[in-house]
Amino acid sequence: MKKFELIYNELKQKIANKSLPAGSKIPSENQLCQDFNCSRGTLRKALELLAQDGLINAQHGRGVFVLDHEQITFSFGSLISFAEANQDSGSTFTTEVALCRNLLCDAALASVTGFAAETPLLKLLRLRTLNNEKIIADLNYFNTNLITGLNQDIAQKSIYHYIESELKLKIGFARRSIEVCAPNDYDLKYLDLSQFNCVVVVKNWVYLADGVLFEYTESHHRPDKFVFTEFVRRR
Amino acid sequence: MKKFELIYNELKQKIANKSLPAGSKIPSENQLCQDFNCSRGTLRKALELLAQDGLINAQHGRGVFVLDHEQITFSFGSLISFAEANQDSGSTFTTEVALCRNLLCDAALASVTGFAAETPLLKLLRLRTLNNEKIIADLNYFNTNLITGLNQDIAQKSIYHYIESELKLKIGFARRSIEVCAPNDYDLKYLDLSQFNCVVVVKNWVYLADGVLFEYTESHHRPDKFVFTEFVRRR
DNA sequence: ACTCATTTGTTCGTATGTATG
DNA sequence: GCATACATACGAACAAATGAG
Repeated sequence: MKKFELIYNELKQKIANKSLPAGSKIPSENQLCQDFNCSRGTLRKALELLAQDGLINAQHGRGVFVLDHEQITFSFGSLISFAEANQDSGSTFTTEVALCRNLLCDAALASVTGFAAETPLLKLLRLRTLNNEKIIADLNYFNTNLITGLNQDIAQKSIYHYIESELKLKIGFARRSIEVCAPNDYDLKYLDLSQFNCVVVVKNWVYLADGVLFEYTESHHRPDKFVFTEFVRRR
Repeated sequence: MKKFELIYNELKQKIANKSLPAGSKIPSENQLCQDFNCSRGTLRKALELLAQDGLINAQHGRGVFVLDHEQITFSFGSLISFAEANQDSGSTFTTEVALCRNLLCDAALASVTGFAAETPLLKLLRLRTLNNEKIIADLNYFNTNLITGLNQDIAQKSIYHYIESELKLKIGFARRSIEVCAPNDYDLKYLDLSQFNCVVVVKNWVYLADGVLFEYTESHHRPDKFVFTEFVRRR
């Protein structure tokens, strides 16, 4: 692991276990440089990451202060998978693969997903259950030229872990949109919508580090179970 | 303006006017350092900002490439005000101030807004109209100990511009949440909801650079007119 | 009002590591 | 193997904001 990542993780943990409590001032940059035996540039890179996470706030001439981060609960603000997002929250989600089949991208699908026509794709429908209610339906399309060897077993667990650890591919970035739509046939068939007549649709276009689109996903959420939170800085 | 900001703005403009077109490789860091007469650290700081914006993607050993950014339309991914967000999009929004009055924060309001009880607040309700339809209701609470001199005239224009340019205060960061709720009394009274029985609620807690909360806002959007888009990087 | 030490912010230069072709 | 290009790390200097004296 890189040095700045080590420092970042160490400070992050100290904030999490409150040995650096919210509201407190952390040691000065020069002090931390000594503690971690690093240059100021390296330390500041770690602090930058913590600031982006909303964990600390630097004040010119005063010092760096720990923010109260308890308020951010289930953050979608970074690019993480469903499995990753839930492994540390105490909630007990389960995943069921309702559909898993190969197909070729046609013109209609191309305009929705952004894949070129004729691209071989794996189509997945996965249902997420919380407290015996199916509240999320994830519809994924993966480019199987890039993501090879995907199967139902992997889909049950974490596809992102498979892509990075098994295939050794680097995930780069994603574009995302959030909107509210009428339920489609899948939603009506599979989700426990009860009285709700709309769903929150989160669309994701995910690219490898070399800029190639490898995944298009639509997550359909029951509106009462959807909260998106994020932290943003003024520039 | 700082040197890295100048470089950032210049490159951003070249991408916007397509003298650096999507898909193209931009000059190497060393070349750009010569062009801008700056160090590599300074140049990389500018490139970092462009990368966060989703405008470029760096590939180790290959170069830096311009991404296709047309796909991000109405981004709320950064911390900007309604007026700022709309000044460059061609749409013709109008703002109407429906309510503007001073009050003291009571216990109930304190738990919602995060302000301490007894804090003097200005409560604002502003309606945003697009094509003769009222589709957004913004309910703001400003701490008037910090944001002094606010009035209906300023609320009609841009409060953020007033805070930064007139009061010379520095806005630091915000926490935000997005969820779907049943319409409240204001929504039913003021918005053109037609057949919709829900609204998208965006809550914002906004802090000055010194970490003090100065604004709590709820934006209520008609669901069919709400799209939130953002760009995220894998870390 | 002024000085001064402290602390963060910006910029430069240099060296080395690592991925690509 | 080699040149190119981005990534990481170190050190140094000065600027700018803050707060204490």
